[in-house]
Amino acid sequence: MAHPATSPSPAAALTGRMVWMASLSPREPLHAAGSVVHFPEGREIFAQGGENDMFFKVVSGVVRTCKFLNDGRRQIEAFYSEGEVFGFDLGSERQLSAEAVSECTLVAYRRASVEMLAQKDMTVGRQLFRYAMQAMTRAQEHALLLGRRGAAEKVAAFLLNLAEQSADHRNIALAMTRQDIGDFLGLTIETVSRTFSQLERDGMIELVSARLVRLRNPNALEELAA
Amino acid sequence: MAHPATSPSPAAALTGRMVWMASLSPREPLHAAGSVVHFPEGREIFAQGGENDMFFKVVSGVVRTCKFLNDGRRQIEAFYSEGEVFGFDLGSERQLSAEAVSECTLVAYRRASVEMLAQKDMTVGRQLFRYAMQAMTRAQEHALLLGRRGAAEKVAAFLLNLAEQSADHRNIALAMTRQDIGDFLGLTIETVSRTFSQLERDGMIELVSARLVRLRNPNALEELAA
DNA sequence: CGCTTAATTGATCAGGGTCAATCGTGGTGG
DNA sequence: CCACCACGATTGACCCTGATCAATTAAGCG
Repeated sequence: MAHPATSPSPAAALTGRMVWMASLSPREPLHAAGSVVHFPEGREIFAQGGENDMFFKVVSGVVRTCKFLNDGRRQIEAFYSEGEVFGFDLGSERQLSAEAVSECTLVAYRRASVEMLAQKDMTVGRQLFRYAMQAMTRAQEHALLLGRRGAAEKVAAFLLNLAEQSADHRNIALAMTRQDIGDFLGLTIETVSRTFSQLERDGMIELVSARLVRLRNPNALEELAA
Repeated sequence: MAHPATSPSPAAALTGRMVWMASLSPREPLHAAGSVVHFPEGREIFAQGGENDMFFKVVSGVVRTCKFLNDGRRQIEAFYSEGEVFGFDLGSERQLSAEAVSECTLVAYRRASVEMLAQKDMTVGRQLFRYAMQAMTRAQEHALLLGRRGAAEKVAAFLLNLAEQSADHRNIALAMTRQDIGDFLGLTIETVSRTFSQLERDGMIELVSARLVRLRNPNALEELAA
């Protein structure tokens, strides 16, 4: 609202193609309430200030959630990849926007439907509680990272986080741009780039390509990230 | 564990005097499960790594939750004052420590008891969920504050936060030291102090005393905090 | 094969950290 | 009651990390 350059389409979210009745994880009690949705790279999934009536689980691809400041600066709150849930928010208005970092497939759950479910099935309510707590823990760790750490420490911690949730714990495919990484870590693209280069010079990582990082010395990275 | 100077007593928490059967807010379904506890200034309420079996509501005084880095640096995650709930954590181990900023009175709830209650009373479960969501939102806003903002913006936002939860929205009594504020905002004591002085020179605030701030121009502060 | 956008690298600058001295205040004991 | 002490807060001088401005290189893509 406040800014022309930011938040592109006020409430024009959920324009992804929907396919009803997900056939994913049939054992999950939530599965009946979800519908599969698909978003192309860069598409907004929901907007800050928009209606808070759904949440999502990532099936494939990567999603970012972020806030925009009135001067155009952007803070990325988190990246979500396969199996993770996002879009929990207190109140009726979205505090964050969500966008597809890469082309991605999600399962969308209607809050109202899920809350109905939770009435009948205790485990659903407990699961929602766990999701909320996970989001809280993640946000707290993010705040810790942003608080009092240098550029190298931030980047090292970021890479290690990606590594541990990656299939191959050594080779990390970065779905996001340097700008995304910067906005997540509170750094500029230049500093992110320079830090990558420095870590490579120090033999800790190898930049196979701009978007593919190989960890050469994870222990040294751990030490850096502290 | 990792650091001698930090985390003073590993698991020596909850040494406050307990008084059973709180007579506070009798309409709250939780009240039966809570006991009143009292902590002197500076006392540890629970420790990072300790057992996660209770949570707390502040009756009076101020509490801080924080993490310690291996090099002794400290990040304060949040301050809690009257009416606020803290000590929610995922898993069986505490991710954070909690300490009394000032002498304070709390109500302590045993997780196990509360979860029993939640089985019988739907509203308890929903209330717990709301607490978790509030903690999440708070952590996200904190991360936003730490991400890409200058010292003046941080301090202004901090003061406005305190103001809106203070009885007198103009005169703010700071329960915490400059060190606490610095560790919360990711700044040094010197920078916090300098920023206060600068804001006073700019006519936005008045430092009645080191621990009592009067807002002279809240609008200008709002603009700064953006 | 250009065109566009992302990424890297360099040079310079400023905000905030660090080190150090001083001030102020509250508490204690003579 | 006042002198002293201890600790928090303030202020100053200087330095360093990361931001900014600018140019170049690399990589997709029509």
